[in-house]
Amino acid sequence: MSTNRTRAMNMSALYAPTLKEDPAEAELASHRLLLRAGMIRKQAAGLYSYLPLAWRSLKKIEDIVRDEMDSAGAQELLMPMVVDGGLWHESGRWNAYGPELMRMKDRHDREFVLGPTHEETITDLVKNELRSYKQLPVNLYQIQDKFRDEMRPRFGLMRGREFIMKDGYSFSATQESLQEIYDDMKDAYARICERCGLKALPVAADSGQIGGDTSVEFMALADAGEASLVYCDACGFAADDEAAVTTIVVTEGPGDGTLQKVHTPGLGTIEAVAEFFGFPENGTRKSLALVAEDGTKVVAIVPGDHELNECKAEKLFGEYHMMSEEELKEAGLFKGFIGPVNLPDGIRLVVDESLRESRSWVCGANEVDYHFTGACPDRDFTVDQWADLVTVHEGDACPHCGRPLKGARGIEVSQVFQLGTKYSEAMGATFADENGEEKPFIMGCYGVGVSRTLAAVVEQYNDEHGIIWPVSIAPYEVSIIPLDLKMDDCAAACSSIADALCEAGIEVVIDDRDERPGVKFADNDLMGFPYQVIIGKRGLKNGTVELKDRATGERSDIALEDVAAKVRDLVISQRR
RNA sequence: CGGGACGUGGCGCAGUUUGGUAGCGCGCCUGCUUUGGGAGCAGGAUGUCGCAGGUUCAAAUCCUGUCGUCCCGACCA
Repeated sequence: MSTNRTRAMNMSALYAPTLKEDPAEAELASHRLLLRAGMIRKQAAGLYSYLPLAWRSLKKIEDIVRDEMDSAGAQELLMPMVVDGGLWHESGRWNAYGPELMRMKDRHDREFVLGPTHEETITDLVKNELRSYKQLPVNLYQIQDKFRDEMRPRFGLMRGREFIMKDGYSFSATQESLQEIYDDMKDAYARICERCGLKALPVAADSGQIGGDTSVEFMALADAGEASLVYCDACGFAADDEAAVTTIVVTEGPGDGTLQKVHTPGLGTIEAVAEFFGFPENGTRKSLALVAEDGTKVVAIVPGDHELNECKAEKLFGEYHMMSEEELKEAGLFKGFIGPVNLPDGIRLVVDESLRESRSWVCGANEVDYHFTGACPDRDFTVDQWADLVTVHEGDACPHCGRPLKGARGIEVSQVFQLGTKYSEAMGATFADENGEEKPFIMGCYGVGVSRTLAAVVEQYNDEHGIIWPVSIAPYEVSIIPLDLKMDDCAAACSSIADALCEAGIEVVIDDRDERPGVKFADNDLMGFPYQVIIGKRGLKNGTVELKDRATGERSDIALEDVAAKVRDLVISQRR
């Protein structure tokens, strides 16, 4: 590729309408800058056109993804975006997927969906062709627009209703084979992030019903990210804070270890109680009253400075809800003064694992305006179940090495997932194993948000002037900015540099517009080309041009005859 | 879907409280001057004020409805 001659683009002809002011509709850096740089335009909420510059970058991301997938042994194919509704009925997802699924009917009243993902299609595709274990494993992928009627599309390309995704699916005969492919995919995904320039962390994700270490999300670190996560610098552990399990160091409460009832009038919050006892919130116990899906009344207890994790709670209690005022009254509980001691009959006590060794609790007394200190499990009350209940915080101990975890926000750019036999069983997709027995395929699925990756990169690489593209996915690698094309030597320098770069396979845009220098500088910075070659009479007098590195802002004067080679080397060294 | 805000030339906004000739900046067109960080002067074009009803002598402004957009929450590449 790099030896192929390229053709320079004239900016006067480039369809990239830039905006001087921030559009009112965009808040996030990536959204704002992609609009301002003339890279995207909105058609309707969550539906965007990719203009030429964005499309070039997207194709580069796609090529990186292709390269990594192909190297890992996956094969590209393309399935229809419109999917037979019958397949979705077969898998059970016609009903399970909910209103996010874009549904439609054809003229014969047959049901179709616009594919939000393609497990059904691919399973249907392979089930009649892959008959024997000898044909397995197979790993297939496609890059295509996906459709999800998001409740709330937002942040430009970050969460659209139509977006570009690489979706891959593997079919294995054994769990070992799936694990192998899954690990390869995980490695490939790490390389994809790296080659796109993304600072990303693989984090253990909530893997739903299947459980275990069967799903990893790659999170591009960004304050604007919609997900929060925790990670450990020391040992590399990282997890979605929804899914993370941790060891929380808890403080023992005050007192001499004997159970004592203390009058705490009006102190119905953790904050107030902690202040009253002059103790950190961590030294108190937070008691939450809820009703599980099966109607069981539950009091759940977590360290005072932590929250009940909804995701974990749902796994334990099903579709639970917090008790209303009436339900509390009915259960004999008092908001703000709930605790494990003297719990009314018929209430199940579930306590967070972190409190197992803790011996002296500050907790509600199940009596208005009273708390206990020195409450001790087993001695003063009986715990029905110890369980992992909390949402992990920054500062909690790493489950692997015990050091304090750090918190961050992230954009989920990709995910690998061990599906198991969920779809193959539902859809009767089986193969014959060594003994001639019919077995369902063991599947994995692997997704990359291509358009989201573009947004995530902009989110990580921008400054007050605009976007700063990594060379690997920049729409053009170099822009040449002649300040006065009416001057013969300026025009000549411009075309000789452009020719030399094109000859070397470098992607060049020439700002040939009849604009003042300030306008050109501003637009080129906004569009974020990694290198700018500025040709002005100031330098030409001495036979030099100026080379500007967009990322560092550094400028240097380079001899006219050396600049093409210098830029070529810089660019090629940074292609990934 | 719940909560909040907004909808006025291509873009950003004022005008709405208190109804009375639709305005500003940027951009666009023409000309002259300018030319290393979003130029100056002169002239010019561009609006069914989101849409539909209603009140009124009169509606961008008041009322009702509707559509759209953005932000916060619950879901996800």
